[in-house]
Amino acid sequence: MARIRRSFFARSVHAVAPDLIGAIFLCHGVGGRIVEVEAYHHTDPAAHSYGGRTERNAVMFGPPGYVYVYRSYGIHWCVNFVCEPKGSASAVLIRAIEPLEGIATMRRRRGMRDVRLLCSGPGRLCEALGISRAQNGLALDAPPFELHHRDEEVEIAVGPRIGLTKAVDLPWRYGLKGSRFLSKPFRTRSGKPD
DNA sequence: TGCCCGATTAACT
DNA sequence: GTTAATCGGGCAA
Repeated sequence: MARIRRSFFARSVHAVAPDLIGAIFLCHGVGGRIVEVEAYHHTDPAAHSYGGRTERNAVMFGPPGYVYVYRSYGIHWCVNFVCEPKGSASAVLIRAIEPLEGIATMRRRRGMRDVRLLCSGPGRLCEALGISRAQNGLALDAPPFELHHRDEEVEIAVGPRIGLTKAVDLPWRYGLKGSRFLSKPFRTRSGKPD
């Protein structure tokens, strides 16, 4: 399986986000298949970079191919991949992973056995993969990370992002259609779970 | 300095 | 469906 290089991220965040669905993401050999992401463009009121550069979001203003980790609700960590040319301050939030490698480690860190709940949410997957502020600003193409292109075609579901209070209707959430490891199901036009 | 609130989660009823 | 947990960023004063 081909390793994803930094140049992969030097594109529109809306091109990178769906291309990450199905990719393999590991931290210290623990992780699996990315099944859900959200795009955050710097012109988007919901993006952390929208109001300009601060100490917290500084990594978003740096070059693409690095991780931006932030604390959510004072409790959880969430991980983003920085995209677009340096300074455009856009990133993709990794929201859910299908666990494949290091499942015993994930279970220990998460304190639960159900594989379906190990990485199905941005805070959950960071706990399972051991990602925290210590990884903020690290490059994706070097240890402790491993990132590989998907090895087969996938069907991608699209919908509005989750948990926002701004720009709630923009359809910038992408997922692996039919995956059992999504943080929430996508809805089809008929209203059936996707 | 003080105050409000969030790209969440799990444990409730 | 509802809510507590928990804390740093951002802004008003």
